[in-house]
Amino acid sequence: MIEQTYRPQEVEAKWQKYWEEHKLFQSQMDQHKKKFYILEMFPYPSGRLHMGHVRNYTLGDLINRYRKMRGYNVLHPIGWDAFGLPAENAAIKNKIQPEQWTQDNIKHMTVQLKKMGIGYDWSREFATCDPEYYKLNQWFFIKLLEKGLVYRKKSLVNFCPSCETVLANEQVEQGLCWRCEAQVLQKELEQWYFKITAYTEELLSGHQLIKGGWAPKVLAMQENWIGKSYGTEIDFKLVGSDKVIKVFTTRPDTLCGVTYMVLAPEHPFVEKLAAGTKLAQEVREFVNKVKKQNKILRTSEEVKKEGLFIGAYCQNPVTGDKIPVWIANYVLFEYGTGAVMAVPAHDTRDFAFAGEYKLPVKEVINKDGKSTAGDLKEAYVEEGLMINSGQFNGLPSKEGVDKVTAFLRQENKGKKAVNYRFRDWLISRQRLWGTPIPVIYCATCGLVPVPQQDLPIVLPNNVAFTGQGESPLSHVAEFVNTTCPTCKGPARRETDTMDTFVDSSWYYARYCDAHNEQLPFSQEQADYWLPVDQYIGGAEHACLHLIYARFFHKVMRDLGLLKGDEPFMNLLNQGMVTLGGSAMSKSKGNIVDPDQIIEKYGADTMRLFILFASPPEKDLEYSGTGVEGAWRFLTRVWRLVDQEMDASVGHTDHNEQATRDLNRKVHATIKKITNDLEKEFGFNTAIAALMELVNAIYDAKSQVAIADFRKAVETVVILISPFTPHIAEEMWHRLGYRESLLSLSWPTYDDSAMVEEVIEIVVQVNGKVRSHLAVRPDVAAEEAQRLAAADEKVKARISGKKIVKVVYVPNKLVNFVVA
RNA sequence: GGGCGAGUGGCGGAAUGGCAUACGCGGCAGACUUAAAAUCUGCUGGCCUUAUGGUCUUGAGGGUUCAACUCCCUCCUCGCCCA
Repeated sequence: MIEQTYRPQEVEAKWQKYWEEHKLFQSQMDQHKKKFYILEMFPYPSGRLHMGHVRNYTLGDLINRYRKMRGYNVLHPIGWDAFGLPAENAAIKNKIQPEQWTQDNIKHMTVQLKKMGIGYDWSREFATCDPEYYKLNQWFFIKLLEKGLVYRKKSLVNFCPSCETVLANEQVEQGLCWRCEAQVLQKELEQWYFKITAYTEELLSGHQLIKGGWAPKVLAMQENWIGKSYGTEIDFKLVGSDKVIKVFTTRPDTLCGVTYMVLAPEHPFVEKLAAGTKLAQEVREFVNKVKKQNKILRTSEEVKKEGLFIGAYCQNPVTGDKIPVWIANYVLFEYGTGAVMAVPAHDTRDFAFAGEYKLPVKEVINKDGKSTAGDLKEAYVEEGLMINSGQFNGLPSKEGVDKVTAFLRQENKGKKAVNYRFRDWLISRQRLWGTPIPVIYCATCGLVPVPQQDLPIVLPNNVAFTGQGESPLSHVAEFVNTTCPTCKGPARRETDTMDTFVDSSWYYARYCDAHNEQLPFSQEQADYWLPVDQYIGGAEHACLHLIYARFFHKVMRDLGLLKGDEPFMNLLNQGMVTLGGSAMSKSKGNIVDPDQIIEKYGADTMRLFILFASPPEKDLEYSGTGVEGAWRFLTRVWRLVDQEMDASVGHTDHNEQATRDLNRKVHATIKKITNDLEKEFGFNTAIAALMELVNAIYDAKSQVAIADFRKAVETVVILISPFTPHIAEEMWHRLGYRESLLSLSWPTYDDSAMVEEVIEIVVQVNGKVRSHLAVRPDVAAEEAQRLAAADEKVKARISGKKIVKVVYVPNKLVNFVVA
């Protein structure tokens, strides 16, 4: 008996080497072949792969190999999102340069990825910390500066005291830093911005182009984030001044109910209005206090509102009433115009604030349109009829919105307006390990962009890290001191670096032409490979990377670098890998190390487990017994091949029926798996179908001829190959074939081979299953009904009763409806 | 408060409006073995019952339909996003 134990370590090393030597995953542009670009979000080289990476890359490789077998020219690249703060922290902690730390990690993780057998085109690999790459970030920065899409502005910005740097709005979650979860503070600083808001409308309308391929959830997140709202902009003239306070509101119908005005403490008017008054000191102290508060808490309905009258008044543009101007913590400068017309009768937060400070409440909308004397217990926020609103009395509030706006328009005191929550992208960071911003400050010439031929501005080596203070680069004299490109006089370099999300905003396009020395990529390559056909990564990037990359794609289009409006046509958001119901994390101590699984069972088992345990979008609970199950299945398939090699086993009592049944199952399985891989991401069900086929082969083994058995086993080996490629290649080899499975075409199925000789029809009485009939396919309706009615079990249920109706679904069921 | 998604055996999960619980895990029983592991075979939603059969069951309650996990309405719970 020829038997050979399945030794995954040997098998996997052998085939990984084979794929690499034969360059099976290196892609070349070929205009005669249809391309398919599959991409997983590239990793940050943190040191080790975790199960989240494993899931991400396993999904990508499955699609990669499947598409290859479908005849596509597949691009499946990999690289490193290599700039970022952990490298600096490691530098401070371990006295190792960020560069060294990063390269060491990349080396280690490369080995891990290769051990997983992921088929990447390594010839296109790059790290974003390579000067060849970040030179192009600088190239883009200058291009954007020329186009007016980069600007410098002093304003209140988010500052993470723990990371010691400013953050973009997208990087503040619930008032905390997205990376370290420290409380984010507000600081007034001059910073660099990308004018992403120039593309706001296109970012919204672009959803029409991708909505079939992206989860509705992610699109909704982006829409929420952009926060477009239609409303009215209203001017409130300040009493004793020409100045007006501009307010954005979605409820102009409540305008006559305004009893006070609230400015955000950060509003530029505040200081001016209070200056010189006896309130000045008090106002300044209040503003400083609020600036330290957490933005989410400040605006939350549960938290106590704090405010202060600043001694000024403005005028209601409709009633002419004199309205006191306050400042309060619940108004944010970033939202709308940073000023709110307070209508306590019809807004929950205004109502709470008015109660707190004994401000008047004026009801201007209610259900029946009649004035009420009673005190309101809570704000009435619904629609209704307008009251106490002069000429607008009696109007439904919904109509009032337009009528009041039209009136303001006519009076030149307001207009229809659209407001967005979305703000420009703050891209400067006071950190070392990022792309230096290519700008020079000259006492004579002012701000001078670095000429393209002088790029890259390279990061200096051996920078001292203290972890304190401003940009580490500002302490490096050789870096800072330079000459002005224009006047050749002494000048200083910008010492801030770019947000690392700039790096990841266009890396997918760089892969098309990864080693182009002049340009980010050639148009020819980009036109062939882009857009990405399938992108895979976590949904947590919805309002970060995914929105930035969509912006950048449109910018690259407008720079004439590529065609097309969207970078990622289809997006698969894989779920988390959990243990004990929560995400794996060091702090929770619930980490599973992929290396250990590979060591014990091999990469194929790990991949199979990951793909089988849960559909890709859902969270996946790690299970040791689940891994055992995957292993058991693979050894079961392995033994089938072993038995095929051994002519002495079984195959004695050939049975035609069993042969036809097995053949039918083979074709049905090809069809099922092809549909699962093609139509949706039904990877777990595809594996279930494979398991059914393997079970069927075991059952039929002793009843079918060797040739039929072999045919079935070979089909299993081919079908399983995108899931567990190493063992598949080895089995294929053992079956006597000498070419790689990757050069094979995906099997086709024959519908005629699937035709059943006998089918089962369900017989129901009043919708409940009572019996089954075995009949020929496409049996006549009358005959099916006759047979069904003659069935003993059915007869007992329908005899003596009146048959109201008979429903017949061909080849499926008969339902007798009896009274 | 608004938006989106989810809720199915002991567990992970499967089901174009047509046999709910495929496939796997776990469990039980048996075979092989000196024994164990591995492997193989059978059973495995609840309740009543003799293996037959009956009956109930997809978060809860209504509705549409000959027929609802699936479509519609109300509600509950959980997750995420925006407030």
